[in-house]
Amino acid sequence: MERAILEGVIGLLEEGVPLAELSIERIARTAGVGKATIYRRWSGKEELFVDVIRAAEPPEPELPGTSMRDDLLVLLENLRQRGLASRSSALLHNVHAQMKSNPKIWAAYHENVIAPRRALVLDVLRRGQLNGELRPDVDVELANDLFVGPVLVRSVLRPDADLPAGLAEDIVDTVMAGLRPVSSTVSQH
Amino acid sequence: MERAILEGVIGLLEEGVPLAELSIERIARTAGVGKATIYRRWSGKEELFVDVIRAAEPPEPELPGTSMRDDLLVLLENLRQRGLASRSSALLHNVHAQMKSNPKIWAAYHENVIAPRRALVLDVLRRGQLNGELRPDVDVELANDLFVGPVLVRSVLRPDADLPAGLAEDIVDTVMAGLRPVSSTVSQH
Amino acid sequence: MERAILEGVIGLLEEGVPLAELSIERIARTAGVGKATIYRRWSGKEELFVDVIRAAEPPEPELPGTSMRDDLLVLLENLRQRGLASRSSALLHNVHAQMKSNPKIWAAYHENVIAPRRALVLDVLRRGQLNGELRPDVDVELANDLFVGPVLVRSVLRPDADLPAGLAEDIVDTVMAGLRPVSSTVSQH
Amino acid sequence: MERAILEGVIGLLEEGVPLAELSIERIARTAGVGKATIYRRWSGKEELFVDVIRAAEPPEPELPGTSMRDDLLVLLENLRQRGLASRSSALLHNVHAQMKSNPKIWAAYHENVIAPRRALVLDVLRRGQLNGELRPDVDVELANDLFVGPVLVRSVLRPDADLPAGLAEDIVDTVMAGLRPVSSTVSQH
DNA sequence: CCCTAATCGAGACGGTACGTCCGGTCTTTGT
DNA sequence: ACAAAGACCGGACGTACCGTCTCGATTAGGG
Repeated sequence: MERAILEGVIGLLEEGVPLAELSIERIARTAGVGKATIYRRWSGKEELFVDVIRAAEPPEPELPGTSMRDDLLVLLENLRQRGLASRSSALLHNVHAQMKSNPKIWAAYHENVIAPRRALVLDVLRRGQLNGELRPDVDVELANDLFVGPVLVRSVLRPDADLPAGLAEDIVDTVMAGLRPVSSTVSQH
Repeated sequence: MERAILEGVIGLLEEGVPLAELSIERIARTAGVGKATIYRRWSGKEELFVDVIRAAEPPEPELPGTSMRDDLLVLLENLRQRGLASRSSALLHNVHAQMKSNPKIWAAYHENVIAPRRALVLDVLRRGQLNGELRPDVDVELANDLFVGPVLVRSVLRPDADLPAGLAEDIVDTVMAGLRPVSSTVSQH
Repeated sequence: MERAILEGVIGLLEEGVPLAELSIERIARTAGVGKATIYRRWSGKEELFVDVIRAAEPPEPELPGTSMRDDLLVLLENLRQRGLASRSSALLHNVHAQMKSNPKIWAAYHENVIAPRRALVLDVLRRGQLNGELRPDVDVELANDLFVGPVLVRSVLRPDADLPAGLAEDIVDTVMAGLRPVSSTVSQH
Repeated sequence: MERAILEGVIGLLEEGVPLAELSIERIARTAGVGKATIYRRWSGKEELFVDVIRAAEPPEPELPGTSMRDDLLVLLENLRQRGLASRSSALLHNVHAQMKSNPKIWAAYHENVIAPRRALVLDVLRRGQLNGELRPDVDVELANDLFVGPVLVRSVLRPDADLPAGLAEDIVDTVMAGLRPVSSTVSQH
């Protein structure tokens, strides 16, 4: 049942139906379902969208584990191509935007989708500190932003721009270079 | 007239009225204005919001011009405190999110608000290349993202988080350090 | 506007649509009108029905005025043929029944439709007392019930039964005979 | 089981719950019963109400049998006080009204409740013809209406009015007086 | 200084969607 | 085995807005 509804929504979005025209009534009609069946499971459009995004979210990439740099490259490349940053998921972009209007829903999305992804990066960074690739006095939270921010900023502010192929490598190498010097200005939190 | 309407909207948002409850009807009622008077000036809620944001947008900061680093610090600090990144403008955040649902409006906002700000940063970076603070073979577009991305990513993904005071300085110094080495991996686009 | 809605409802009833299927939504659809336009005028189905009945109500008959007996004959005959008692208005019958479920609406109907009709009969009776056709010590309220009750009881309890042609005359003459004797048992209120 | 459901409904009505709020769902909840259990026994709300009325109907009065007049007085007095005409059964009144919207149900109610009561009156009248209290050429159907109509008309059209104590006696005596004269206008149908 | 024209507020209009409730059917669960 | 519990589809409820529209009333400036 839930499956049918979620896939109905994804289907509509893929057909190019604008997000603004996705009423609960239309979703129910499309899925061949009563409105109550939807309201029984979700409190409204926004909550439903959290699950739609979750259902359409690409799987987390396999990490090579050979080095922090390699792991970061895979993660950022994945983000560039298929994550929030991807042009192919322009639809998810809008759902994403819509959700931000509702703090509660956004919190749920943050907890279920964004936070795990962030935790993954933090793990990679901490492993890098253990094996010497990253100085141990660097604030991993800040480092995370330094790596992820430049990729995301383009997709958020200029969603239709093309993200060049070498972007992830450029970012990783530049930021790692900036974080390596002994005379660093970045101190533990 | 326009003034009264825009200020009515800003007033409502400041009173804590959720963006989702801002109907044209309510806006008209608040401003003591007929609905037609609003539709005569804007084609709908989103177009109106572009002007609301423009009216509430903080002025561009005065640049010291003493060095690229100083200019960047002022710009990022301004972004951290008063721009999109500011918690104080949580309301603008939502308007922002809402607008992204409408590509046409988003484009207008991008052109009128985001692009000028971006151009400012690019100018600063190019001046930095002229006076030797930034290697001339660095892609200024990428550099822009490296500087701005880490500030914005927090405000976009975790709007309620506190942005620490030294953040701008940490970012500027780290990224500049990463971009300075002779053996750079960053090449002109 | 009101006209179109009321006539739409009457049309539907005449087409044989069961009263229970007369939803506000359907009425609006039929009249080519928004639901709000109906709710702007009536608070609900029942209030609307009061006006439907009023619009479909046959006009009050011309009274000959030649005598109380003649007037009563016309009134009762009219009641038998075209009023509540008429088989042809089976539809009104149901609307009538429906209204009784709502005391407020019933009161409105009573005030606007039933009471004037009753007042008419009471007037005729009082004129009869003035010209000697009816003893002046008779309670006109009771007399009214004695004349009207027998006609109505059939239409209320057995709405599909045929009311014989001479019914009104039989009733008027019998009751007048019962009310005339000197040794009457009917005293002023 | 049936007992519990019917008594649940009567209980609700006695608590003053308006008839319009008596949904099958609520009845089931009150009786602690599944909806299916109700639909297994009755085809809908209306059929159920027939049994509710039957269960709440007052017993037929004991007839003295001393004379037609005495019997009629008892019957009409009973009607005035406890039957359809009674204010105390305002609730039944509404159920009654509701049923009229459904011809099938109304027919069932007519057959089970109204017709027997009518037959009783007709019996009394025919016994009166045999013992000389009522002229044998009078149409008993009409006579029935002449006696019963005046009592019912008040309760149907003005359910909140007080029916005065002497009403039954006034009606019986007046109508009997009207029916007695040799020069009667009432002929066998 | 008046008179045409534009503009205003107010709010009715046909619609769409909201979130809730109920009608009847059908399925699951437990006793 | 049967009954309670309740999910299911469908659809009406009454409300809120949408964007269009028609009203008078109020300005405004150009003749």
